[in-house]
Amino acid sequence: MRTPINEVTPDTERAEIAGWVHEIRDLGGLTFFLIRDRTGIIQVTVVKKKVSEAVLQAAKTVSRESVVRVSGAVKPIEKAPGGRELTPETFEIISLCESPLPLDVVEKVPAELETRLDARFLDVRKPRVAAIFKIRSAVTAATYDFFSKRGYYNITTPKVVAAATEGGTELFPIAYFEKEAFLNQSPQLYKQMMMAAGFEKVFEIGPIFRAEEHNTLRHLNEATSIDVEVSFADHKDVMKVLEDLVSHQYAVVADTCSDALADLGVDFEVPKAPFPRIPYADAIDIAAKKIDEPIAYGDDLSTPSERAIGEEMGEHYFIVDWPSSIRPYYAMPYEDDPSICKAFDMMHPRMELSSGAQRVHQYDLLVEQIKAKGLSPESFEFYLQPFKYGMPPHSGWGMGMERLIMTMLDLPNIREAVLFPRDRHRVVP
RNA sequence: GCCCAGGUAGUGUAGAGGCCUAUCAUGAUGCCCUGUCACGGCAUCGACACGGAUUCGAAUUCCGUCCUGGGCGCCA
Repeated sequence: MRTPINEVTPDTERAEIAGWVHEIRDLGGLTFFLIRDRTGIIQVTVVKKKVSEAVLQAAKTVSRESVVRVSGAVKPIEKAPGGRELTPETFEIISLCESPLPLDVVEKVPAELETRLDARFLDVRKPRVAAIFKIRSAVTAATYDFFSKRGYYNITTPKVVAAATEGGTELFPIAYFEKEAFLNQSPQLYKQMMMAAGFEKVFEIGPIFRAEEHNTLRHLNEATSIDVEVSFADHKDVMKVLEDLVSHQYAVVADTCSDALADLGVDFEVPKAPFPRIPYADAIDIAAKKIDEPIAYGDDLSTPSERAIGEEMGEHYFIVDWPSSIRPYYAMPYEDDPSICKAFDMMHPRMELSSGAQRVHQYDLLVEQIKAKGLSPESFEFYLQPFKYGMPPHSGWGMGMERLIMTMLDLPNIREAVLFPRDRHRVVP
């Protein structure tokens, strides 16, 4: 019976382990093997004079990163990793690894991200890299848990769609039988439809696709979005949901992923809700003071200003009360001042993580706002229909999962937070 | 989309017109070594993205192609 490596302790008498050959150190009459599975690493020591011919033969043949199964007595050895080592009675090579390896799993020599992504399955064998995905998995689980405890319905919306959500970003066209279709850039419209459907509180964790030809450390062409929509809630209500969620996600990771955090050398403080709120107008002022380029009210926040404001804030924060002119048509304007709207962005000091708003739920106002943006209501017909048949007031947001992980773990590149990133140049593997 | 930078053994690098049949590390192979933990020692193997131009001479300069990285715009 195979034992996970981290369950083999100095007190264990015998064990059978299986895993990958992490390192081989041949000292002559004595050879040390480090065997790794996803739980940890153990030393297997072969004393050439004392082992069977079969074990000796396997020990001579095996290469690094081969898959092996080894069984034998365990004894406590203070010098060995984990304070114990295994003396093999059987040493079976299950899958012999070819050499040379496309990259060095032990990381004596660094590899560039491109090389790593080309051989991602090998790259992820590094405990430090695997740790990112262990944590990402914990964040996903914590998110489902958070919403299901609060009575949200988990929904799944189509990724193949006929039209754009907001007109802004580029879509990937795909062939759909005799029709033209696109990969969806956001579940936004479908979430809203489910408000008309009376679901009241929904969330979805799913892929979104953006055909932007950007080439940066924080953009992907396929990303994962955590999306939320709530009926009878205003923007302030859903901002609270958002900050509580982020704080919960951090807390769960801190609680349950200490090994993975240690592998990564990451130590963070759990962000405490409520996050500071600053009006857009104040954010612009901060940016204007800190950077040289001219900034005017009504400008979108440039990358340098975003950074300058983040530096000033030093923690997660919201930018609220945006000019209606730079937010999408579906953002609800304030009744007393329609020049600003109930939209918000949730920011990490490094970058934007989430944006959301109270939505316009009144049919006439929505049509008016679509026209005001220079768009034609006719092309939004399928979107507008639910608004005619009883649409409650509602609010929601979408948060980039990869950006959340990237900022949480202080990763330099968003691609580090995805197993198989899709960017401007990469569709393989 | 605009702008900048770059492609040298499996991996990561040195190199700046002749000192380059190309440096170092890691790796692989062989030999020596019984307590390593980035084990050590000796030997061997392995690369200038592609095409053209300049030149007596090009990894190095120029042009083109392909590929890549990054900044910005935009966004999550």
